[in-house]
Amino acid sequence: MLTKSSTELVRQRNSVLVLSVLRRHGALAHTEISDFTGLSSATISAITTELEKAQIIEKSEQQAASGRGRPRVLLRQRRDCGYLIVVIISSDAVQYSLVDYAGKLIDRFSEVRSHDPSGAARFVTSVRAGLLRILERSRITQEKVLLISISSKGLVNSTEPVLLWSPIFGSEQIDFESALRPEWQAKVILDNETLLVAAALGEREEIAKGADFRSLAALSLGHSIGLGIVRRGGQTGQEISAPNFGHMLHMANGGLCRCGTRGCIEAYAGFYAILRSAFEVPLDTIPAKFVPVAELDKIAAKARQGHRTSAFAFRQAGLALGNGLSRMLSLTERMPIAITGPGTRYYDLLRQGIEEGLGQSHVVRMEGMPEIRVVADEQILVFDGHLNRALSVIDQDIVLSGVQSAE
Amino acid sequence: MLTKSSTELVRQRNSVLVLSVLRRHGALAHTEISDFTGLSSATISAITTELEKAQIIEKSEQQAASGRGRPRVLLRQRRDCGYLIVVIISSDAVQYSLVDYAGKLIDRFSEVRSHDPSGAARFVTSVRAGLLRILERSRITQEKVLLISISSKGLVNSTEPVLLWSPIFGSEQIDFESALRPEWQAKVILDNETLLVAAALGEREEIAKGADFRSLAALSLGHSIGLGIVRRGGQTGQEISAPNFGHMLHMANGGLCRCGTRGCIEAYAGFYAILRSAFEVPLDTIPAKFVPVAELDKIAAKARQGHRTSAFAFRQAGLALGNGLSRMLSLTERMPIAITGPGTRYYDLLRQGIEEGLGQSHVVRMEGMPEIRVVADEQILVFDGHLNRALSVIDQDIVLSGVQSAE
DNA sequence: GATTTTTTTCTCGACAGTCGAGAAATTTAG
DNA sequence: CTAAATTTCTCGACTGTCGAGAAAAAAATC
Repeated sequence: MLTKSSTELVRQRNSVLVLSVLRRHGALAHTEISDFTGLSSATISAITTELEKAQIIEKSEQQAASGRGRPRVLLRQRRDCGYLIVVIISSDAVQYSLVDYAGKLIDRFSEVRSHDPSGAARFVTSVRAGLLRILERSRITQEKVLLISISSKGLVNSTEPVLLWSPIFGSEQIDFESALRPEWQAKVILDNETLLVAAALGEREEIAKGADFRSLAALSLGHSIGLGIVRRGGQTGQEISAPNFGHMLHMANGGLCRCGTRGCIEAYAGFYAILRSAFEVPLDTIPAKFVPVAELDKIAAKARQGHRTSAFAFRQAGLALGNGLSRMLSLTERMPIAITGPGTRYYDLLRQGIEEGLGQSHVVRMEGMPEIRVVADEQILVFDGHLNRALSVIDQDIVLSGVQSAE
Repeated sequence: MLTKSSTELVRQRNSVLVLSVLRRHGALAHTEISDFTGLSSATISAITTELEKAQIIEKSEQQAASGRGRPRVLLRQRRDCGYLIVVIISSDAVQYSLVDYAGKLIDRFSEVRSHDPSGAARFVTSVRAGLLRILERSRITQEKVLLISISSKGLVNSTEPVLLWSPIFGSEQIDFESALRPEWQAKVILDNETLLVAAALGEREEIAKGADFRSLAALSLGHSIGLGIVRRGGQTGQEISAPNFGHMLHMANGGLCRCGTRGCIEAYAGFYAILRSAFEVPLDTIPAKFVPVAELDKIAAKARQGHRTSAFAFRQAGLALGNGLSRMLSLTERMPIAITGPGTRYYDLLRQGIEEGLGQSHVVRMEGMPEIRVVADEQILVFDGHLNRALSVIDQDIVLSGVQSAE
């Protein structure tokens, strides 16, 4: 359904555009904003004075004039305009980061997650405590926290911050909205971890390639398997999705997965699956909860020395991934694939299987092998993705709510 | 990347909105348009007088006043504002339809496609002849044809009207744009057939459910297997895609498909595949080009009487479809599935396999079985989908180009 | 038959937004 | 000290939407 447009909407969109340009390029002068956005100088004046009145941006003090002519007045976001808390949930720890409106990290700490299966209720209280702790440490009032951005592996509701399924809590759902609502009035968003990796890579790609960028998939290899897809959307920037790739069906009635289903991709390509198949344990045994990476390193070392069953385990994992990726490509379009996560250290062993698995499908035979690249530093990408998404959400919200009310 | 907004853009969008409402509801009065669009009466006046000046809409003659008060002046599209030619390519025929701007069918005929493998070049010339023929029969000048909307089974380039792969011509590509360009200045669009089915069903669904509608998949069963997905998009109405579902990998190193790859879904669920498996022909034999439906009816009859291998063939087909659908659902979101096409007459035989195939995956176990419905009249849906898409493209183009130039 | 009521359409002034041009500000070059 | 260069700011023109009320026209009422 189409919706009506109005002039206020125009102003809103252009205000968001100005903020996003400021975010991407740092402090900018009047004329530079005009160049980047394509808006006229007069419009920039109107928008920036409005944003300045609303205490969202500020003029920086006169800096040493570099060229001749009237010196530039740089505009930048006011750091204290609002704050963001990033919560990254991983299998063994929860990391809390406090970030200001300009995207600068103020404080950060990690809390080791106890491995007892005490379940979701107890986890939620620990998150609430963690949030209060980071707030207290930095003496910021709670109202100044505009957004809490959470990420986890697993399956996430696309509209509400509800964790539907995760490798940690299984199908014990966690609704962060209702868990934090009495205490916090900040908006809460929840994203799949690999989706954020994809978002960060998409951002980098768009900066590098500009309009040539079309789409990209990020594949995260580890204890579990994640996939994120970024596509350049029509008007509203990029479109991101995190399919349930790890638990897509690889082979009917196949190996038993942690999720209880048989034949998931993860049941062949997850760390525990590689371990299981290397030790020739029957595929229907209940998989180990946690696999030390050292254990897998040993198998990899054996595989590299020519040990058959070890090499075979990695090959099987690669095949599952390749088949799965080929299915994903059948349903979307040709796009480059970036592989991240701790599993990239075994890429030499996985590669042949992945390529063979890809090659078994019609799309790949027709369109050729997609570009595959290995990208390290998954942790940094996850954090970048958080900032990316969260700060643009904040920009949007500020313009929608803050500007006219500050009038 | 965000793009700048301007006031003209607002007018354009609202003009398109008015046209789309007129399209959806037929001739409307001033006030009704205002109600449907949410725009004020004054704005409607401005837009409609502009469109009237540009000869896109017209005031209908005074009709018998129904209520009291000043009688309504109905506004409707001018039929002669422009025309649309719909070309539906199926395996045995090509159907040409001439439609006016209001969506009314003016002329239609079919040409039987010769089965000789003379290839794409000859086919293109026959399409050019067909287009000229329908134009001639109805005494419309060529400039008045604003759009040629073509559909075929197979894989289509998403941005240009290029048929990349089709069950008829294989990977012999056909670029309709360049084939028709010297002769026709009309815009040419090409869509996958099942995508249009999905579009038509999505439209119906949106009318029925309104804002509750989220997404829907259409699965077409026949000689080949097609899938179309509709999702409600942010601003610009619906988002439609036609993945290469029929040739998604079902099983590595599986049965040989018409496309030359092994293990495609179609190699298990296409008509020829069902035939092959019912007669216990080895799965690596080159499949028959055309299978008379009567032949399949016979197998179905045997299966319904309890014949084992015949029933098994349908069950295998169902499993392939169910596995494939489960993979699709893993990569998208839970959505209802509408099954169309000639294969629906065997749904009773396919059903169990489809449901079992779906049930083997994590998503379905978690979220439950998706709603599956059988929808007849695929041909009508294809045509409706054509109108749907083509006329909204025309509306867009007219507003973008026609209005200010007619000033 | 004249007047009132009701409904629809049209018009006008107010307001919001963008743009181009040119004025104002301010520094460097000569 | 003056001219050139460069950036910012302001003003008037233009386009767009909206609300209110005038104008139009038929039905209802007296």
